[in-house]
Amino acid sequence: MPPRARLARERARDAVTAEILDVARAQLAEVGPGGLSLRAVAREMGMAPSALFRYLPHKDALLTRLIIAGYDSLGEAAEAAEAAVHDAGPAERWMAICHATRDWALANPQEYALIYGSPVPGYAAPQDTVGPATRIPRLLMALLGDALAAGLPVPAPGADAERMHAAIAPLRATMPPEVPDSMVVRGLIGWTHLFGAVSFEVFGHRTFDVLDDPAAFFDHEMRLLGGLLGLIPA
Amino acid sequence: MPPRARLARERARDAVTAEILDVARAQLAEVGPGGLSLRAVAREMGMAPSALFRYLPHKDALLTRLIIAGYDSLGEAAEAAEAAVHDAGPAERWMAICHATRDWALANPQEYALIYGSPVPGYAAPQDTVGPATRIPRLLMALLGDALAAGLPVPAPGADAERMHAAIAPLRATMPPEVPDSMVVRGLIGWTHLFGAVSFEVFGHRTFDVLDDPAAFFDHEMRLLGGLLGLIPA
DNA sequence: TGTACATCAGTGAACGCGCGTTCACTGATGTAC
DNA sequence: TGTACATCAGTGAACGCGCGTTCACTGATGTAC
Repeated sequence: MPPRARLARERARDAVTAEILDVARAQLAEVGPGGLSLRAVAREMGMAPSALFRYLPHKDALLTRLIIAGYDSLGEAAEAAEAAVHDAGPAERWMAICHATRDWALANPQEYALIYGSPVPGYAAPQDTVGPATRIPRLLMALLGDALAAGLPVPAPGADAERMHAAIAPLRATMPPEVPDSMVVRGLIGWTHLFGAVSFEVFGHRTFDVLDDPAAFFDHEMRLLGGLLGLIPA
Repeated sequence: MPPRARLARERARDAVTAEILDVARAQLAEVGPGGLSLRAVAREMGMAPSALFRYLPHKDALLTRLIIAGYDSLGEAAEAAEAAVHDAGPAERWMAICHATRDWALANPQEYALIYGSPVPGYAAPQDTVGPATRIPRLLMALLGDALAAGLPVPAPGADAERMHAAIAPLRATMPPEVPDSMVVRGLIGWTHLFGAVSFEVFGHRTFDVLDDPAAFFDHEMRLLGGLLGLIPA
């Protein structure tokens, strides 16, 4: 089978597939996850609505692609920001990840809503989305791992140590066993607060009647949390 | 004007109005904010769709009522939980508010999504919603105020004190001037983390592949944050 | 090199659905004399 | 106490819209001999 011409077709197919994703992303930015419509995508591309079904089995597949693209876009932004200050120490790395996340979310609020907002009703995310979804957590865990190796103090286990050990078991299982529980807990807490703060701002709970300078507050807040995690010395 | 009979009509009107809200809440729980439909509400009530327009100017008015009902329902739950341990000290009060919020959100995930999830596109919340929305923040601020009066230590202002003073100005303006900035900041951070953690759990970022015991983790987490806020002694 | 056949991207009409909102109407309930 | 009138809750048909998905089709592009 001479793949010459076949390749041409494949390339054309890939180009259209990519264009569908692009147009859908642009539309997502305008109308949000709930307003996404295959017909509107087809219209924008100048195609018949039915043509899209050559490229997608159903609408949910488009949603899945958008979710993966969103996680990847955010993940890349955070990874790039972290890499740029990688040698400047844990505090700078932590703050770089936080600010990159916030900046990306403010620039792409609907895409952010798709991945960290209310779940789209009736849609169940397939397995393909979990890899991209863990890029930020992995970044945080790597950071905490480095800090640990560099002598970050490990707090003594509290009274609920056993219960917590059991509680975090699934996440533990994805990491080397020498990582202390308290570090996993810290990672989760930092991750939670980061997205809690960003969600509050993106979803309108930090408007002008609460804060005049959300950027300054966010910086202060994440610095304080960096202290709680042990990443920023008091 | 003898208000006898008029009152009867008014009562009937109020009853129907209340029923609309009830049916809408039930439907919200099933299909989520985006799936809400006036026609479905009317169907459920055995009325013609057009009849609803005697009670609502447009669909957004129903959304507004649901949002207010949601904030009030959550606010009442948190207030009741706090009142029940009001004399047991700041740590218990803080944890009571946290657990009440989480419990309510897990029991009413769609209602939670309506008020703390992605904003409904095209809907702008009117002024009526801000009062009910501030019930939890007010509860937290009262708690911090009491703790302050009881001798909660106020940290020395940091290098960014002036910038932060300006950043939180709008929220400051709603509170007595003797409240220190750092307390306002702590209140905001506690509020943020509480809803960040609850949103993560309700929106599916703390599933079985991350945590085996989200309740235990939440308890640990909020206790740790209570420490950061100064509400729980180390 | 030319011809018969296979693949496959894209079309356009159609199906069946649900939505918010309007409008002229009926009929019961309340009001004024 | 009885009668003429006003109010107003609820009806049912209609408007105009957009949606996801199917299906038989056309016509260009690629493949095999």
